[in-house]
Amino acid sequence: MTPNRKKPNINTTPVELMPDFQFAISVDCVIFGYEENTLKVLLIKSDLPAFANKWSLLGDLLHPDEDLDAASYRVLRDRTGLDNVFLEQVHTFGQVNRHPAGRVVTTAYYSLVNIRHHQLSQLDNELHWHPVNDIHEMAFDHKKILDTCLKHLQKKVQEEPVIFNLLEQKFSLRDLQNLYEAILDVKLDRRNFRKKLFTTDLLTDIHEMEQDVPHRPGKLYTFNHARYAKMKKKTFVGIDF
Amino acid sequence: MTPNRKKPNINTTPVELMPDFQFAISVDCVIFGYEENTLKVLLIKSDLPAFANKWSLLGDLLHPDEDLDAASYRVLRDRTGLDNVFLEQVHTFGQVNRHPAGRVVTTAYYSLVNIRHHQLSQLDNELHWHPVNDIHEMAFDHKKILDTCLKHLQKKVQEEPVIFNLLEQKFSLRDLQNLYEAILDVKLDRRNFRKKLFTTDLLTDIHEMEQDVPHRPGKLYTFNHARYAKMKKKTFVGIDF
DNA sequence: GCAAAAGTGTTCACATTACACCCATGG
DNA sequence: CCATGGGTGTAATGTGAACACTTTTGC
Repeated sequence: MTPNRKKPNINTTPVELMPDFQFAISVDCVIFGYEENTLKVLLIKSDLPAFANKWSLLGDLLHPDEDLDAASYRVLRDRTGLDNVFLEQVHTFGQVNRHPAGRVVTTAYYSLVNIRHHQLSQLDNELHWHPVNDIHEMAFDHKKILDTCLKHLQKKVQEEPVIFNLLEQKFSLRDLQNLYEAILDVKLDRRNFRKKLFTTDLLTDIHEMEQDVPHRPGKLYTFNHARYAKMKKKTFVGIDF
Repeated sequence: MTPNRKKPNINTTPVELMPDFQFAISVDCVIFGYEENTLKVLLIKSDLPAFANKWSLLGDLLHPDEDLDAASYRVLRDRTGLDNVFLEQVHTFGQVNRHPAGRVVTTAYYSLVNIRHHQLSQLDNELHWHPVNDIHEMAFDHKKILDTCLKHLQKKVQEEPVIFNLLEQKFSLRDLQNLYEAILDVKLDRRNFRKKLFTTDLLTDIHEMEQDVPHRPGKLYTFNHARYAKMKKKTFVGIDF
């Protein structure tokens, strides 16, 4: 293979070399939620003939005058009515034949939402929350996208306290531990978990207790955003297991 | 904001809704090399009028029948003559006005190569290896892309032994430590560094010594690919500092 | 009073850090 | 013989993992 500086280069060639082929760019959102001690993902039934009855992620084509990140926020907002939620880009999937409608390169994002905060579930029969562990087959390459985003989430929750986006504002330590266990698919020691979480100093004891539980009620906490913002400036905050 | 399931959705709408607007997709490669105790990156002078005399990454438009990953391998191969090198996708940049030629969404990859293994430097005046720390301004949004890839590399070298891609096949522990220090921008204790590297069991003592050094010569090692492959199957291999 | 989960400390093994002296080579 | 970096070990500290009993509530 002979190197050759005359090879085409998007960064050094003039405008007229823009392609004559029709590419499409889309975003797909892996929207995670947490309910009944189970990590779930919001899916829609595909009505493309090639994928009849398969579930797919929520996505849409990028608009001509829209930033890529903005497109993913738009999809999320249009589908869940939620705004100001955690959303992060993960990976771009560009296999030639991944979409039957033509050449569509898609950028995958994942989002962490509180299931109770969106009003959608009853309004839309085509949208469903699926337990992540029950999903084995999906339309397009969406299973691969989901797996990639889940792995990313597992890494992320051990590096930064993004996990609180999935919980109610007030939560018990048991809630929090269950959620870590659901995401990481591990069992954690209760005493060590509590110790570790308290040493991060990210929980505020609001001096309230669980209500209507058939056992000794636990204390409720909130996530201390302000303290986290302060800590983040100085150094990174890891929550490793 | 009212949720609405009739919003356009690339995964559920028929073929005829493909866009009528001309998007372009490109890949940009951040090619890292290591030379003279310095982490470097391979850049080319942009000849777009908007970016006269600014340096840019190596990139090209995605071809219609080409996977996204394949495009980045092609760019790398065409530019350096190198094949079978480490290359990984990092992030996709899709700001509306990031490219003056039109709407170009670009996916950034980074690559780790051995500078001495490519024959290019003398052949092509427009390509240069730049010390990463000396780069303050670049064409397009390439400084941001470079920064993103550098951060990714810093994380990656502490999680997996990819760093050996930057070194000669035979190297001294000092070489290896210098490289970690250059990438992470830290100073490491020599004794602790050696201990840690030996406990990973990834170095093979080839019973050779440095030549022509003006001090006591150090032992040379190679990276034990076979052992790493075996370890990787069982568990992840971290090299944290 | 029984079931179910909350709350709480200590010990041990291991990993990380800090730190100083002699050795081999080239000039 | 001098300058330069190679090579080596130990003690202190911090971190992660394992582990059991008492308390509070609803029923």
